[in-house]
Amino acid sequence: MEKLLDALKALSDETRLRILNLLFEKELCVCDIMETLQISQAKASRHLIYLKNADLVKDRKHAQWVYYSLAIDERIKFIDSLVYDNLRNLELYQNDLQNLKDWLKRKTVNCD
Amino acid sequence: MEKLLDALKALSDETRLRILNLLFEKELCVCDIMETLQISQAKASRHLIYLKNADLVKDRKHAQWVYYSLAIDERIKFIDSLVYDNLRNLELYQNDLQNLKDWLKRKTVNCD
DNA sequence: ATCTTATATTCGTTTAAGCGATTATATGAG
DNA sequence: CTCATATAATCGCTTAAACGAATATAAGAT
Repeated sequence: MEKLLDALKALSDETRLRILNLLFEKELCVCDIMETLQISQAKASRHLIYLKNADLVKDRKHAQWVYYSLAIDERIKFIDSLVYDNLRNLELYQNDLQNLKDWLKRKTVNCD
Repeated sequence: MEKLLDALKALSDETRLRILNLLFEKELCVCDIMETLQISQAKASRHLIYLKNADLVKDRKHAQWVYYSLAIDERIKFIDSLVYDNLRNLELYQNDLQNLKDWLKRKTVNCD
């Protein structure tokens, strides 16, 4: 499975780790990710597509939105450990989760 | 810990994965690795230094040889899982382990 | 049809990193 | 000291990939 190396390459960038960390919480659309991480739309989109090409996430289109969610199969074990045992000990990724919560709350108030 | 990202970058190259796989067996010198993986001396050395800078391996000098061994601390959980649950299911890495065995046998006969 | 919003793509630039080939350094042997 | 061996470092080249900025596409809304 050549895909293992692709997965590892996808994991070797901080922005993509931050995105994965968020997607371990729930399915999100591109704009949730740009808002939460405070990155440009192009950057969010590009990294999501990179993760998709590595088979780590899948997408689902609904109206004008594209929702991304995890698509981790037998590689789940080590990536799970990476996320829960390593990433989530780090302040950056903890803050990102808090920012996600805040954003989703604001978003609901504003839009629904 | 910024080192987590360095570790992940170190894991995103096939040659370095093959080297790590070998080092999970035992401490090895540079020439063991070049012989086992059939790669150039410069290539083996460069990648070992990359792994060392990422704190995944440590070295120990003895006479004209440099021995490399694992130096994986709290990151061990996910890297362990990566190696044992993923890498070692792949033919390439299984073959490398067999080649290591064969090389170490030949080496003993020739040199000691 | 027009306008807005969400997402993807392209362009041009910059940087990291891989490679083979070669050279430098250091240790030990004779 | 000289030579051989083990390892590291350097050079020049090539490729992957990250970035911001700008543009394209596609779906709704009016």
